[in-house]
Amino acid sequence: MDQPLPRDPIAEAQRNWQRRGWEQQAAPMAAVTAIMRTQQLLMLRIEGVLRPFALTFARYELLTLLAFTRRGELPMSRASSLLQVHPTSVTNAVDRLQAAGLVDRAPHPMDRRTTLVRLTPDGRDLARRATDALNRDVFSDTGFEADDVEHLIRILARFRQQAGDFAAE
Amino acid sequence: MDQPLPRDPIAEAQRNWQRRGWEQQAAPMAAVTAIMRTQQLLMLRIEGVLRPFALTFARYELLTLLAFTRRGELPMSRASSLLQVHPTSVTNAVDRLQAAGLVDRAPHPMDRRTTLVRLTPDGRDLARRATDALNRDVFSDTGFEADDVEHLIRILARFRQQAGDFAAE
DNA sequence: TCCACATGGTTGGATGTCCAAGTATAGTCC
DNA sequence: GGACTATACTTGGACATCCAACCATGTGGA
Repeated sequence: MDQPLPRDPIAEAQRNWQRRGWEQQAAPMAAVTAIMRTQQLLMLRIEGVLRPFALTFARYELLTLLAFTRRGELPMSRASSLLQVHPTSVTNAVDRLQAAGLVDRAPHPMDRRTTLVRLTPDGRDLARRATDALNRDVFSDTGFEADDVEHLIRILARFRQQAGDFAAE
Repeated sequence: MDQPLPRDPIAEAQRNWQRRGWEQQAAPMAAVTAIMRTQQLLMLRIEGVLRPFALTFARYELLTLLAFTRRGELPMSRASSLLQVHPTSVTNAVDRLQAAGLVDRAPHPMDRRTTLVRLTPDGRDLARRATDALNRDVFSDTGFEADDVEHLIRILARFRQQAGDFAAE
């Protein structure tokens, strides 16, 4: 799984698609498959950097989201919306972060249905250190050129917006 | 998890990064996060289309890979390389596809370590029908403009190549 | 006031992915 | 030929994600 292949398997698939007569769909199929693979490569790199902190990317994202709020706390449901993952994924992440002493749960003062996730001092500290590591070891040199980064941001924002992720400005 | 947010949470994160003084890393961070999210959105769409066929994307990919080989068969390890997933993921997928009667396992005639995965007639038929559905319901209108598709293919191919996915041509 | 419906969170189940470790078979080198 | 190393696959374990179902709490209308 680690040796480079002699040729790009996605380009190969694209040619196969064309040969079968799916000319219109060949390029979009290749683009979609490339996104899948790129996500996987990036995730592996990120998780590698986070491993020394005993964090996964999912838990890191939650921790960092909390660190950017005013009071270091957020309703579970709000975290779910902002991270755009299923509520059960948040429950799962919070369970583990709480077991590690990085966050705790508190009742919402107004709405008894709601649970607040709250950063602990340890959690805040770890969020900072993990972010420093990611900035240093991943985001300072992703492997994308500067122009590519701008293109990706634009193209993918348009896609996400059109897919209903967020309202048109 | 389904209501659109009022603003783009990734653009928000990018601004937060800049405000904290990580100007250099802000845009790459946003690009990486956008790839993660886009992958998730695409995956949800694809799995939605495949659900009626009782296929997941992982199993679909294996089935289709086999359908594009000359004899409809491949060593497990070769499938692992071409799909660029861990060997255990292939074992897992083959177990389930085999239980569904879509593939079977056969010993390799030369190398007794090797197991061949082989498409059954049912498997070949389902691969064809699932591909038609994906071409019709996903790849004919991904939500990317034609120019974007070309950009993505180029940018992501460069990234994957540089990450060691495949050799320089 | 009371019931229907919406919202917030959790539990249980299915899947997929990776890693570590173990077994079996091949290949290499002295 | 025999030992060492490499390759192929599987098993067991840790995580994450989603979905379906369930319980508790809020809200709004008759």
